[in-house]
Amino acid sequence: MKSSVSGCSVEEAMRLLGGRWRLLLVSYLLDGPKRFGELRKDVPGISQRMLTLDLRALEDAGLVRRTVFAEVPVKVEYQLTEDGLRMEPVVAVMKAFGLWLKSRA
Amino acid sequence: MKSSVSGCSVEEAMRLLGGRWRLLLVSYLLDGPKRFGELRKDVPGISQRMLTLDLRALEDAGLVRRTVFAEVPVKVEYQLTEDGLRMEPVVAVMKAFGLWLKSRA
DNA sequence: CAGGATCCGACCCGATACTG
DNA sequence: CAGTATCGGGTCGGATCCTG
Repeated sequence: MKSSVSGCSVEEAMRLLGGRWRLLLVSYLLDGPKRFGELRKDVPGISQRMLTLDLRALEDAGLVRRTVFAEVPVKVEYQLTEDGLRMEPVVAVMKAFGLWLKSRA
Repeated sequence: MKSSVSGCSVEEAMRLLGGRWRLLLVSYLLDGPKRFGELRKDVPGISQRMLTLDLRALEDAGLVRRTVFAEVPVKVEYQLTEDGLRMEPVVAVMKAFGLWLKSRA
């Protein structure tokens, strides 16, 4: 066999990124810092609830940094951390696979 | 901006591979054809129900081929199709990310 | 051996209403 | 603007029992 018990780490990764929106969110954040409302507009179909929850989860995992600007009205920016940038290959490969999926009959 | 509407394909991919077990299953199938019971033993914690459902989903997507041997008792083998092999980079990158996740404090 | 059928709890996710 | 609170439906996923 080539690798047997190796699959466990896949499960760990999917537990964090396996949701419907998280990786998609990350793909947008790769373009640079984004405001909450900006993500809401850009990500088609996401509810404001899920946006909050998923951003929070990524923040708790140390992959996204949340910056609050004490202005009126409030402005909040989300950006990938150094660690968060490590998801770039994941997004790239998933994007490629998704494109291929759609290109099939 | 570098890429704006590109994220849609990520959602497509996650809709297919986003479950808890699917990508993990694929990672085992990359080693070669596996029998049902073999996967059940190898994949720690999966129920026979989810194993069936997820294999069926991958089969319906044309990524896994199911072969029934008319023996007694029955023997069923699952293997990745040509198309299914396209998930190899996805598994690889997700495995790497998962390992890195676990290696952090 | 490889599943199908059924039941049931947990969680994902969306819609809506309200707030600092 | 950027959330929080609450409700409810749908899906995910496990346990158990049954079958070709």
